[in-house]
Amino acid sequence: MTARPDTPRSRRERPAKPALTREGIVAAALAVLRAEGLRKLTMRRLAEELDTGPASLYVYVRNTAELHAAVLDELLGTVGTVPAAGSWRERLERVLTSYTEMLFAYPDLARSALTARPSGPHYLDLIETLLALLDEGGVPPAQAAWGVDLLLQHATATAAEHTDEASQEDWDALRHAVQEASERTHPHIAGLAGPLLSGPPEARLSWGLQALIGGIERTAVPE
Amino acid sequence: MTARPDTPRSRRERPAKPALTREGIVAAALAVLRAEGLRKLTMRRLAEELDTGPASLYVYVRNTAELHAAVLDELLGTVGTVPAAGSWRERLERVLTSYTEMLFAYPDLARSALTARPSGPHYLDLIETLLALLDEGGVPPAQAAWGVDLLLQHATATAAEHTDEASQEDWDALRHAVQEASERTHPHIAGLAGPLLSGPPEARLSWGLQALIGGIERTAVPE
DNA sequence: ACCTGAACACCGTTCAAGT
DNA sequence: ACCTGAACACCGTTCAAGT
Repeated sequence: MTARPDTPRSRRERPAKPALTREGIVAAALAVLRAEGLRKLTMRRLAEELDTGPASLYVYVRNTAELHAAVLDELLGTVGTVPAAGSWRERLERVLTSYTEMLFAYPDLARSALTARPSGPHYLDLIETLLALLDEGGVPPAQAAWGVDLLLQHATATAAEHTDEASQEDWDALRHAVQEASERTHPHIAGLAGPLLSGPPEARLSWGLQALIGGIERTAVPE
Repeated sequence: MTARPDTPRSRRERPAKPALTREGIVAAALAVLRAEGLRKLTMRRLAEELDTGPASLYVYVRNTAELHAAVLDELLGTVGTVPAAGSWRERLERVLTSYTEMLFAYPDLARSALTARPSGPHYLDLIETLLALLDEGGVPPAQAAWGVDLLLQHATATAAEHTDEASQEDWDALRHAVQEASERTHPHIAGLAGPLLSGPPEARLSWGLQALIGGIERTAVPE
């Protein structure tokens, strides 16, 4: 019962080094993501968190992209269920808004989802939910199938644009360019500077989803 | 007239070291992009190309993101003009297709455009063109203003998904997941596996643009 | 003002060697 | 089979010092 100063548990200051498993790695990755953002979620940083070297992670994760995909699917578990009240349109918009809001917190993750197509179980659940709602609304199956892509792409891209910090400057630059647009060379921009730049992100997202849904309903797939 | 072995021009093997200007830097960046892709278009690689150290570039370019934006705007100069034949819808679709096709060659650049909003002169020209076409089609100005964003976002995101190499695997994984989807837990996915995965990118882009245009025409902006 | 060498503080990934 | 130290081959950006 005597506490020895050199017992293995206290050799390092870390509380309890968890066994290295894929689950444990993803859980640690989620923690790093929440605490420090995707930028810091590197193989090296994660290895440090798990008290090991970066090479050890490659037993469980193919590469950084796969790590990010796994984390995204984990987060996707949050947005699965949505209240069943309202019309199919309202519920459809609500699911997609909830998905986008989740990504708003991690714009860099949204960005990576735009390139590295997710294919995890929670992502499949989301697709299933969207297809069911479009089916309920009587949207022809072929249009629904292609439409789901369009809806998810819009939601993801909207979140990706929601860059936390630096590229506030980009937006300022665009705003400035639009406001300075010459009446002579860019008459339409000059005339629409207000609407072009106005509207809170939520209103734009909502309008975009409505336009998208309307278009998907009405546009036949070729052949 | 005697050729000296140590004349300044031949001290290094490079042909003619161009003066360091923003124009020259962007031109060299374009060359590196075309030859080696955006991945290799780093400050260090570019400095090497210009026969100097990376620190020198920071006099003309704020950071890597700004460099990429400048290169994109340069490429955008290519897609400006489009034949005036056909209906406004056809011309609108053609301009956006031409924009997307240009980005297809540089998916990583498309990806960066999704985050770091471009605001260069050629980008403004493109917006002006799109607004003019929507105006010609009688689309209410407020809808046109927000719609342009939607159209460019779709075109850019479609190009961004067109990842050259690695994430072919992601797509295979998604295809596999969709085909394995259980009839019991994911009936809609199982029933629509064909349409979900079918269609060449061009057909999907074209259908997406048509759905978008239809939706933009018909969906009123709030308030 | 413009340019630069050198440094700081990082990366992803591989591989031979260990257990 | 799993794990790892060490290395390879890179990054962006800053800064003091030079011209």
